[in-house]
Amino acid sequence: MPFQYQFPRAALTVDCVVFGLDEVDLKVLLIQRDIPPFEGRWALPGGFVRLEETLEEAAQRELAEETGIRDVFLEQLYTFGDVHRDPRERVVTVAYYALVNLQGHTIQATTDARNAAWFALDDTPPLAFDHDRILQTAYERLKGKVRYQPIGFELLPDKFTLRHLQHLYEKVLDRELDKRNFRKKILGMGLLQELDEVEQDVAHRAARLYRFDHKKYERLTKQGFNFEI
Amino acid sequence: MPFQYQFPRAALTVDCVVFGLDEVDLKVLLIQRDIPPFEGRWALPGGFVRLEETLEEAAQRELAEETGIRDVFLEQLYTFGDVHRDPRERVVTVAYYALVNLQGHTIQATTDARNAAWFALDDTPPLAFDHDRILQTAYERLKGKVRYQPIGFELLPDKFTLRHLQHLYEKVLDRELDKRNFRKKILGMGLLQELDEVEQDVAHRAARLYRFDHKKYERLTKQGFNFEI
DNA sequence: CCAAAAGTGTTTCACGTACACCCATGC
DNA sequence: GCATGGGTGTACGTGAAACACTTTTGG
Repeated sequence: MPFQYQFPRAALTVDCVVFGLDEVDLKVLLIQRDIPPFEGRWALPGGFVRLEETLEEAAQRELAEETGIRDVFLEQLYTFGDVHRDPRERVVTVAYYALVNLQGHTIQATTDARNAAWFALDDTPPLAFDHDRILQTAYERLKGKVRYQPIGFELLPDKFTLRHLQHLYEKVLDRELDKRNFRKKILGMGLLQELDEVEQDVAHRAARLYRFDHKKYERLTKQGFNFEI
Repeated sequence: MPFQYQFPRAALTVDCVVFGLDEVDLKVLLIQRDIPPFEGRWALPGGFVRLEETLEEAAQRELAEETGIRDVFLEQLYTFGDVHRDPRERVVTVAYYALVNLQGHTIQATTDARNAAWFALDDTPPLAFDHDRILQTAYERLKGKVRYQPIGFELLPDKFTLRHLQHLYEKVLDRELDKRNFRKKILGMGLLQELDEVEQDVAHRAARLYRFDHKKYERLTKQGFNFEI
């Protein structure tokens, strides 16, 4: 036990709520724990923070180690510090949420995890620790934030159709949107580059592909523009 | 050094950004440090988290110990974990922001603090650690949140005039508001109880006093109502 | 030719915004 | 009676919301 301190210290961890979107649902990435406590239970990917890395670096590292996912949109969510949230000892966890394009990432279970899999948000198993609460908090944050910041694009591939985009907002906000009004509004912002391409391999008329114009968004934001759906 | 662990651990602290409003300005409460590092520098009140208390309890306790302020609106802001934010060793801090009614609280410096004082937001001295950044983050959060949640009332006494309320929003949002439109909007929400009282000791026509109706707000919120200024 | 989804405009209504004057009170 | 702030209504324009049909394409 080589590390000694004058006062007792809580352990510090990070946990990640990774959201992904497919044709059907908004999904969350969970791992099945391979070690106690809660051995065999599903949980959020995460682990201990090292002294030489920032919190965000720890989150990215744990995500890569436990699920194979790297270089994703990641934002701090909230820090959970209830005294008995971990049965072993006092553990404070800084939770992050991530948004990934489900097509673009193949997941693979590795360190400390028996298994890793995507679950529909309304069909998750009971989670270890207070991870159900963290997941709930993350979904509320996503739902609130997606309307005022263009973070939803992180859930889509680089090129997408307006139907995909609308589908995204309908799944995240959990309500249906009017097609014409949606298109009018999103195109009216002028943040989508209309590409000279259409989707492939569909059994009906192919829709045009668009790309989110990050640079234009930066420029407009500096001039006081506010994104809103 | 009685506390030993298998792996090195960061120290964990809480820091509080306490906002208060007077007739002139939006202010923040700072303490002057009495001990190194940054001895003599102004800083946010805060301190180490104990193992038997939650993060919010730690924040309330440190606030009471260092400034005499207790029982205030307190909400978690963000967790700052840069590797070298504290020159001594790795310290991760969970920042909170608090809103208090300036008239209702007399401050008093105590433990670890040479002095405690209110500073206008645009006239703060250079702060210790990364506290300037924390303060900046807190102000941005307040500015964003005050429009969508009725947290501004925490900055006012229980009974207030519409002028006070408008003044609050003008200071927090840092822009002038139209008197008639403001009154129309805020009264239109039906969340203010009109009292049979007027302000006292003013050298002109006394304004009517109002009180925020928390219960009605709870009820309306459950029915999907969204506060917005 | 049939199925499936793409793409497209107009009307209505609510709300945000701009704007100026009289009134009550204390000194 | 004068200074100070309290209190009030309207007109205009923008933007949200509701709503249905034609076109394109693949099978």
